[in-house]
Amino acid sequence: MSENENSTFCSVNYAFHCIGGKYKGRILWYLHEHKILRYGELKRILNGITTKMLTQTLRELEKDNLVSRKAFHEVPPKVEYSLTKAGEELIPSIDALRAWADRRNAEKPIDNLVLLC
Amino acid sequence: MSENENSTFCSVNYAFHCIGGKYKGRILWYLHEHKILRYGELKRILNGITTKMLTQTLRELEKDNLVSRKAFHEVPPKVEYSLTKAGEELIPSIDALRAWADRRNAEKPIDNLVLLC
DNA sequence: CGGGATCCCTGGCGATACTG
DNA sequence: CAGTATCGCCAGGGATCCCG
Repeated sequence: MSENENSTFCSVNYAFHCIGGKYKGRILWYLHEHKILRYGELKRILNGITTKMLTQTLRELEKDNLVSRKAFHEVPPKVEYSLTKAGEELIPSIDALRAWADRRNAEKPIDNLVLLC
Repeated sequence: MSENENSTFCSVNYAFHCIGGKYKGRILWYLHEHKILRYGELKRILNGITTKMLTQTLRELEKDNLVSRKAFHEVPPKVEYSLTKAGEELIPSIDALRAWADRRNAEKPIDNLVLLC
């Protein structure tokens, strides 16, 4: 085993810091699918998320430069969210996870209500 | 909520259920790197994890059939952990995340002490 | 419409002690 | 060596109300 183990460990930690949490993965994935989503559209798709969590999560994703926010200063307000380049680069990994989960569920269906959305 | 009728299996949610949490990603990664690790070896590598968390996390990974446990009934006890086939199939995704984080850290070093190990 | 501000509570996680 | 068993914290997340 190479001796850059320590940085390897940190990488895994860092990656999970970026996409961990209850909604980050799905938000990134939906933004990839739809290219652009408004705040309210995200809220509807995430089905049950509170405004506090949605706003807070989006702010974290912005801070990590995975999501960009574009506000239109008009009435009523309009804000569009989309993936940054760095955010897009995460998609293949998330898609691989999604595909893995799909294969698993096809082989042996998973009946965990917590996982529904 | 009665909205559960509209709920569907969410692959992204399921994937994060499997590899989320504070140590799951790293445990899977280390087991991939070392092929086989004893309980104490894992504990040392994870550097700071409590026995409670390690045991609990390993049990969850076992339950999800990502990790297999082989106990040797001898004195002193000896228990070996390794990835199952399903666990190995997760590695490419985790490795992609790890690589993404590495590239990111190379471009713009991340200075978050929480993420170090 | 897109949030902020508050209050509240669960459960994820840590620390410590003990055991076959 | 490889765990169990308790106790307890506190941050992640939920519910509700309010605002420009």
